Amino acid sequence: MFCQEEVDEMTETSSEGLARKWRQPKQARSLKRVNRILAVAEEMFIEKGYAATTTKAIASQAEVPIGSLYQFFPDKAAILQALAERYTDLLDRRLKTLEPLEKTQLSLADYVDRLTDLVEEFFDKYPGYRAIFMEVQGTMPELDEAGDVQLIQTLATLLPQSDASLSQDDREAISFVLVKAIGNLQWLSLGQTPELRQRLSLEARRLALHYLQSYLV
Amino acid sequence: MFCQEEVDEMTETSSEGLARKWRQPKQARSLKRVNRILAVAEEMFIEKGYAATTTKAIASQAEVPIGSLYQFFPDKAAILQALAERYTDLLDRRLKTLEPLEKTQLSLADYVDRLTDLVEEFFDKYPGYRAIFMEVQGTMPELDEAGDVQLIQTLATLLPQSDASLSQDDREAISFVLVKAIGNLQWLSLGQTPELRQRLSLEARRLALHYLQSYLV
DNA sequence: TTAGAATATGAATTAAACTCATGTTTAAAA
DNA sequence: TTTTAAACATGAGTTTAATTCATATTCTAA
Repeated sequence: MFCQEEVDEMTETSSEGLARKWRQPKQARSLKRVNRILAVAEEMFIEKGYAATTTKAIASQAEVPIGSLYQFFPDKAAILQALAERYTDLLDRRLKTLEPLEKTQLSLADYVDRLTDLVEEFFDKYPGYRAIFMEVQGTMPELDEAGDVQLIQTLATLLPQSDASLSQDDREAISFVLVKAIGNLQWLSLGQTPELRQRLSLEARRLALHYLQSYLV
Repeated sequence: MFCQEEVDEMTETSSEGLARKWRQPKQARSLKRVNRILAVAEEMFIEKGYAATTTKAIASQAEVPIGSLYQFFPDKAAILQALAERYTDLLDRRLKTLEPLEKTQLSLADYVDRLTDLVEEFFDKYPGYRAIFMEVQGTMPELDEAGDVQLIQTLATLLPQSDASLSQDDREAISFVLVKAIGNLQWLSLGQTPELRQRLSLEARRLALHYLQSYLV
């Protein structure tokens, strides 16, 4: 279910809609295989890293011949992309469950806490996120970009819309900063010792809060 | 001159000091070759990216047989590392030319401007920085880490030392945030349109300023 | 029923990093 | 000046992993 759309999108952007070699699974059997490939790949990426994981190894672990793997994924990177998009969609969906700042009675500090809590919980819940996005950043900045754009847009909708003190440009710039700078900080804290992680979590909140305060008076 | 130390350091950490296959250039001729390899590699990394650049292509462009290239670099990544360390050292040296905040009469806002100006000038002056570090992040987080640690240490020395309101831990945490979050933001602005770049530059300053203000009263 | 699309399969191809056996040059000790 | 060990040179050959492709089988809609 995830893969179809992903592979689809990638096709759209990279070729002009010609018939592709790598299909989107239509039949139940192949769909199952695709899901097994993704599950196995994620496990192995977390375990040994992207570069050290062989497509052949993924295939054999998933009990799928290598040729079939390439039936559904144009290349190794596409497997990573599929996983990455899955995570981004998941996080985006969570963000969308938050009430906009405007409609809430919370103080800015409390709202920032909610936001950062949500992201931290997400990171905790999906340890694969880190292993996968670490690779995405360096190897495929385009995808990283695409994913973040989605999150930035969503975040912008949570900021005050009617407030005359914030233009649309402002909202987008703020969201960009929040996702890229503060999000990155939270992300980095994942690899640290528990104490440092705790500290960085606090710093991320402080950073976000004082930055937002500078805009929201 | 750069390479010797770099290759050296890498050896220290990865093996127990055994004789290495890949030497540090001792003779004038080989040193020249190493420098030519680095120059050519940088050019090609910027041009086509790290992954798309072949060691064979680097070698032939530098008019050095492939075997000689591997005489001085244990692997392809080491070439990237050498370049990355060169840049990090360069930026670190610039940072060290700044007066500590304490010893200056500048307002915090002005000091933040100086700091961010310095970094932006550096980015402008060395366009290769971006192309190279983009790869380093994903492919070799260790090195990225090592480089940032150096910058973080240096930055920590610029923060008020005698001020009782800042502990050593605080200084390190603040520097970490400054380098990772704000530095990252500046870094990201490089790939944007001039207008957006301008805007992000402002946001980076705002972010840094208000964050620092929260600590320095 | 049946043609055409979708899927299956794994040996073979390709390509790039890296090795290594062998020969030459350098520098400094004897 | 000779000797010698370390440093350097060289490029064909090895390895390893991604990706292809010819061929065979299974669906599915008309």
